[in-house]
Amino acid sequence: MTNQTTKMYLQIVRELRLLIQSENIRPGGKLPSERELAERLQVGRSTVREALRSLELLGLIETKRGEGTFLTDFRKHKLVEVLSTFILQDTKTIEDVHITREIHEKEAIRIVAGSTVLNQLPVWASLLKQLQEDGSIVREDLIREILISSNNRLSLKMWFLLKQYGEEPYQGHSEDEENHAIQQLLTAIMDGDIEQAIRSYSAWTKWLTQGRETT
Amino acid sequence: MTNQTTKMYLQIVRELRLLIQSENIRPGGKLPSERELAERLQVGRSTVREALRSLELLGLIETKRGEGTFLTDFRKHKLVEVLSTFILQDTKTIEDVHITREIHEKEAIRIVAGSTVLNQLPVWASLLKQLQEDGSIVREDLIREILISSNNRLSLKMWFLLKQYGEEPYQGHSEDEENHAIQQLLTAIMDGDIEQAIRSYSAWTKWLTQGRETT
DNA sequence: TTTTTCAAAGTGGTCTGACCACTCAATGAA
DNA sequence: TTCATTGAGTGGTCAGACCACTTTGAAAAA
Repeated sequence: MTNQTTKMYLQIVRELRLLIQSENIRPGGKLPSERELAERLQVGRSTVREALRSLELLGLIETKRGEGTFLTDFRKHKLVEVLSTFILQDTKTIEDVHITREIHEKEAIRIVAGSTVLNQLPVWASLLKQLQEDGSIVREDLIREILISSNNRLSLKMWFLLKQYGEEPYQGHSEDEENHAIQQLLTAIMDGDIEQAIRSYSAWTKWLTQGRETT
Repeated sequence: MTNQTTKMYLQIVRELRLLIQSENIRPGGKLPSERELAERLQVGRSTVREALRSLELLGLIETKRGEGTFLTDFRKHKLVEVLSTFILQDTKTIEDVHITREIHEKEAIRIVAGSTVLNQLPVWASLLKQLQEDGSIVREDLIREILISSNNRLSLKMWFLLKQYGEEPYQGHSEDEENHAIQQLLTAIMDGDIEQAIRSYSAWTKWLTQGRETT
C-alpha cells in the first residue's frame, strides 16, 4: 500500500478527477466528504486531505467547515494567494498571463466577426444598445459573450482561468475614450470587419493597460 | 490555536515564503525538514505537509524521500499541467484541442512576423535553406521555433500540452504542395508580412487537416 | 592505513484515532 | 405554528506510530 512509485496524494488527485467526471459533479457541486473518500479509496484521511488542500490552493475546489468540499465555479473571482505571492512574482510571468488571455480574446473576436452567422447574433446589438443607454458596460461580460459565441469550450475554460489568475481591477467606470473603442468593436463585429474589430479591441486593451500601469 | 480565521496551511505557505526569503534559500536549496518546520511554527506535522504538498503540486518544491524538501525554480511551475488535467477532462472535444493549439500557433506567427527583430532571426533563413536542400522539414520543429521566438513561456507550455493531447501523426513525408506552403510561410515571416504568413499557415494547416480527415 | 560493511539517525510517506469548531436539520418545547 | 435545542455530519488540527529510503560515520576487515 505504501510502496507505490507514484505518490498517493497525486493518485488521489487523479481519482478525484475521474470521480468528478463519472458522477458528473458540476461547478458548485458537492464532493464526497473526506472520510468517505478515504474509505472509498482505501487510504488515510490525512492523505486525502493532502490532495484536497493542493487542489484548494489551486482554486479548483472550495471547502467550508461544517458543510463540505465543493467544486469551484470557475467564474467566481477568487484570488489564489500563492500565485500572487509566489509564482506571479515574476513580472514576465504576469505579463505572459495577460498576453495569453488576450490571445484567446482576439481569436474569439476574429471568429465571431468572421462568421456571418455569429456576427448577426442579436446579443451584439443588445449590448451596443446597453452601452449607448447606460453609458457603460462591463468588460468581462462583453468578452465572455464573445468567447462563448466563438464556440470553443476549451478556449473558454482557459480564458476563465487566465482571467482568474491574472486578477486585476478593471475599473468599471468607463470613460468616453473607452466607450468609443467598445462601440467600434461591437460595430465592427456586426459588420463582419475582422481587422477593424481587432484594431478596436487593441485600442481598448491598450487603454486599460495604460490605466493599469499608471496606477 | 485552532481558532484562526485564515486556514493554518495557508499561513504556513506564507511563512514558508518568508522563510525562504529570510534564509535566502535558492532554487535547488534545501528546506527545513517537516518535523523541524512543525516545531518552529508550532503546528502539527500533518498541517505542514498539507502546505508542502500544495506547493509540490504547483511544482514550486520537490521532495525526495529520505533526503528532504528542495526549492525548485519558480519558472518551472506546473500550473498549466495541473490545470490541464482538470480542464481537458470534460472538454473532450478533440476538435477544440486542435483549434486551440492553432490559436497559439497563429498568434506566435503574428508576433514573430510583426517584429522587425524577431523576423530577422537567422533561424528562419536556416530553416528555409534546409527545406530547399533536404526537401522536407518537420512541422513540429518549425512551429516550436516560432513559439519559442514569440517569447511567451506560458503560451509555449500550453502549446506543448495541447500538442501532446491532440496527438496525431503528422506524416513527415512532405509533398510538394505542403512544402510550398511552408516556404511561403517562412518567406512571409522574413518579409514581415503578417497577413501572408497567416494565409500560408492556414493553407498548410488545411492541407494537414484534410490528410487527417481522409484517414 | 585504507577499504568495506552495516547499523543508526534523519527524512518523507502514510495511517489511525482523537478532539475541536462549525453547519444544518430533525426534534421537541413553548 | 414558531422557536430553541440537540445531535449527526463535516472540515481543521494534532500527536504518535510505523514504513521506506538515504546518508553517514563508526566498527570491522583487508
